[in-house]
Amino acid sequence: MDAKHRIDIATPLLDWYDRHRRDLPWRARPGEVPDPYRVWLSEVMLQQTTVATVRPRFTEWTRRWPTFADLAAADEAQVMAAWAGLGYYARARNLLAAARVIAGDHGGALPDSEAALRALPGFGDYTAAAVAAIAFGRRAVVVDANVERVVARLFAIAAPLPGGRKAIRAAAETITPDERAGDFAQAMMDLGSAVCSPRKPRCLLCPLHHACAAQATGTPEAFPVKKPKAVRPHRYGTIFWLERDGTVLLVRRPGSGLLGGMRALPTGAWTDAPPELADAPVGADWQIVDERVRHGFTHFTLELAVAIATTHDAVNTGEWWPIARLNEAGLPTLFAKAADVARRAR
DNA sequence: CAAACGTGGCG
DNA sequence: TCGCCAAGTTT
Repeated sequence: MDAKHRIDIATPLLDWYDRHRRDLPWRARPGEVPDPYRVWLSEVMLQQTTVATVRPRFTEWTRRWPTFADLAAADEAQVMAAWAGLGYYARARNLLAAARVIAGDHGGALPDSEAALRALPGFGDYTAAAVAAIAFGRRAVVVDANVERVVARLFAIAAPLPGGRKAIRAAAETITPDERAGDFAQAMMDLGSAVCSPRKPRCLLCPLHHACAAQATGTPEAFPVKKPKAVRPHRYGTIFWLERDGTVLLVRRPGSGLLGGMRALPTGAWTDAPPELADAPVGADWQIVDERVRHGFTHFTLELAVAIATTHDAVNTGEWWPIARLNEAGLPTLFAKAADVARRAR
């Protein structure tokens, strides 16, 4: 696209942003200097996660670890436990790893270029661009799901995602301004959230209404076009609740993979058929309770039986955790649900 | 490039 | 009830 024929999207969008911007805990108010630590943390927490979920978790996290140095010095088990319930736990591992690189190799401050940021753990194309723009005012083409939707509609880009991302990025490049790059990125996200929403876009409220090719077609909600998703398989498993003197046996899951690095209740393999008591951590008088635990992951659904037993023996794998303080263990939601079922059934 | 990787809310 | 969707990254 010839630069002389580019439509000025930034001016009406930034005007709209100045009137309608959301006040968020990680966002610098007009005239304030952004805190790169808070910008970075919010960007990571917000990956595939809603603002409503992140808001209280961000506040708790920054009260506990207010700076890069605080986080870099944190205990890994406590960091993982603090992330419990947020999902995509590789984010927490990468967050801590990046904090330690920043503290060790970057003098305790984030690098301010997109390329240097991109090299840090957990920084992909989106996060590197977003932090460069929002925290450091660098011009960067920031493309998240909101920007994809807004741009796909503005230009009526019909190529289905994910293949269509190339065309969307090229179009986003043409509308990204040199000044106020961070505000522009956040304005696109606020617009995508409040106005250019996935199901029912509020085109009558949109500051870009007259420039929007999708709106002109009469069915703006048809953009972006997406490739159909594969069906999710259904799997079965058993969770083991082993009790001893007011404590329950917890284990630490392997450092990578599903729920990697998190505390958990012992569980066997998750398979196409109910495994019953296979893979029990110890021999015991196991009783399977009636209620099942159902849980949906991104790529499969899971149905768990809960087996309960009491022991007085020593067990050398895992840690005995006080049942009265189980809410402090940092269990992922799946295991918290299973623990509720087990406690009700005792 | 496709698949793995969590969870909660909404229509 | 259920599929879609959310400020993506890694392998």
